[in-house]
Amino acid sequence: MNLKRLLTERLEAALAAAGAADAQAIVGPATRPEFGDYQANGAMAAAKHLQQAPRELAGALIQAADLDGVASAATVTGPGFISLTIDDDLLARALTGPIIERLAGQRVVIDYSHPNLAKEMQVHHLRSTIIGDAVARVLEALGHTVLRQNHIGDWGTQFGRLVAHLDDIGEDADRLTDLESFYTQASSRFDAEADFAGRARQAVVNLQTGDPATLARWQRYIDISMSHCQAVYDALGVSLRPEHVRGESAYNADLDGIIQDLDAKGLLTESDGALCVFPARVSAKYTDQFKAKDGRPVPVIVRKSDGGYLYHSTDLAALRYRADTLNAERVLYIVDARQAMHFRQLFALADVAGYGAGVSFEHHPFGTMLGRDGRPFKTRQGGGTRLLDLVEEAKARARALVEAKNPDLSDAEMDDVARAVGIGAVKYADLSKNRTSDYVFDWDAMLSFDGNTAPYLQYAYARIMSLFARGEVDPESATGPLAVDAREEHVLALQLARFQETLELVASSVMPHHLCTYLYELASAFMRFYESCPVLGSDAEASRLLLCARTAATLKDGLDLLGIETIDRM
RNA sequence: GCGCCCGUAGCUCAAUCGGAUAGAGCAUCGGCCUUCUAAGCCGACGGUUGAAGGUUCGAGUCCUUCCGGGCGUACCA
Repeated sequence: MNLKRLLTERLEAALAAAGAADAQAIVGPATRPEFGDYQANGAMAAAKHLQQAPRELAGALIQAADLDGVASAATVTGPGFISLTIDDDLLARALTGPIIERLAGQRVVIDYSHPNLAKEMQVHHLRSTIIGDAVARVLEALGHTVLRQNHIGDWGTQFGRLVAHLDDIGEDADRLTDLESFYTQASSRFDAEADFAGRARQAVVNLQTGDPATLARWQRYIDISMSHCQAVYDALGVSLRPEHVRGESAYNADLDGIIQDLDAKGLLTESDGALCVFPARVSAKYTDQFKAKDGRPVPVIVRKSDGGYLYHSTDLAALRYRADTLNAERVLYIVDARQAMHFRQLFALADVAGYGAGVSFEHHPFGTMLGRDGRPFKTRQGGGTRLLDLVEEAKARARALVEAKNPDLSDAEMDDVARAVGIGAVKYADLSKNRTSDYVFDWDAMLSFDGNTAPYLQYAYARIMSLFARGEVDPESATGPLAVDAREEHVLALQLARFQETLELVASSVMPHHLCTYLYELASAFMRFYESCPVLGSDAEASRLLLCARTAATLKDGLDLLGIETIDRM
């Protein structure tokens, strides 16, 4: 049940009846406890349009709105706020209905992770992978059809030297267990050996022209590199599977056709031998955009002077595929903020070419990773920033903590807890921040288990499961009825009822940190309730067991949507 | 040069379409385990939201200028 939407609908109906049909109710959680559960701020703006006194309009709206069974109290406060208290009967219904309500879904493509297969996955691949995966899960839970697209970097000049190197040392897969050093070797040979460099360049040509032997070797390399990625996904609990892979190479065959189509539409300009599109020249919409220093329009190069293609061409082909073949209504690109310009150009290109009309293409950026010195993060020679290393260190640190906190657990249980807590902490550290600006990569901060972290949420869950175990009660059987008495019970019940609106906010904003904040506040509300309200054996046991069961289920569902495990004991 | 993003407590971060007295965690200090997990709870301390103007009933949020930082800026992705 979406309480915010319910209140919005009721109040906006009243606004329309009052003559402000377009006015918004602007409903949100109350900023202070004395202002009730929700507040509506829309009366003040509407009053200005209607030339009425804000407080009088707010009062009239309360009278006119159908709030029976929804709000048990509605009052005008301050300059014209409407303070609303949710009816306990409605709360009771919200807490016994489905935890997540499925909506009429859209077809949504999510482009995330997109590792470069020339190397192993590094920590800077974490954000796209983790954020994209959480968004995909939330959208799916809300009833959308989610089409994951892992646009891997499996094509380009660097693969010439990798194939040539693989050619020289043989196809023994063992030599590829350390992709980092393999790539380093291939690169240094390219710089040092003229003969090798020549064969690497020839390999690129062979790849582009479809030479079977070269393609087979390339495929061999891609398969091994991709299996490394899959191992990281599996270790991290990321839902990406091989069937979601559709990399740059998949669009190779479309590129000539794209160029012909752009040419047929009269969009191409040749400049210094390269084929370009100038959005500013072909559409008045873009005249003020894409300007260089002297006011000249900046081109989007779709084919290099040597006939080769660039990521604009490949991404354009991918965009068209997603719109036309996958029938996407919405395409989300979870990509580093440094590519903001690229996406503005790409979307402009698609617009003037007439690709994906009516489809919502959205670039959702995140910040660049910095080192602890605040300087842009650079990959150190010899690794140390591999994602797999991060996962292992996270589990080791969590394991040490578990052994100290709860030595009674079995060895297998400790492993489970270490995995859930360690990986959960790493993912939560990334998901809980909404930084479009840069962020600092810090092992200690990322692996901290104190405060607003995944272990806090997991601990709240484990405490509830422990309660049910101790009371020998099946959480499924805890169906109430809800009887709200203590302040802590009301706060907890209200927070539980806000899960749906939070998920919808994440889906529309593509910002999973809202879900993190929600779950932290939920766990926090539960901890306070749990400290002050005895459950087992109390007069209010049935109601409190319902609150506990519902909290556990919501925490579990919410963490699951973030890709974080729960454990019954920790 | 131009463009985009950012600047909030000592540190890391919140603040939904512009709403009421800007909130958390960490750190520091002080309390709470003979009853449901102390990985917890309660309290204290901590702010001229980079600066100055402007718009508004109301600005961390919008506009202008400046300061500081990051990134991008035609054949890498």
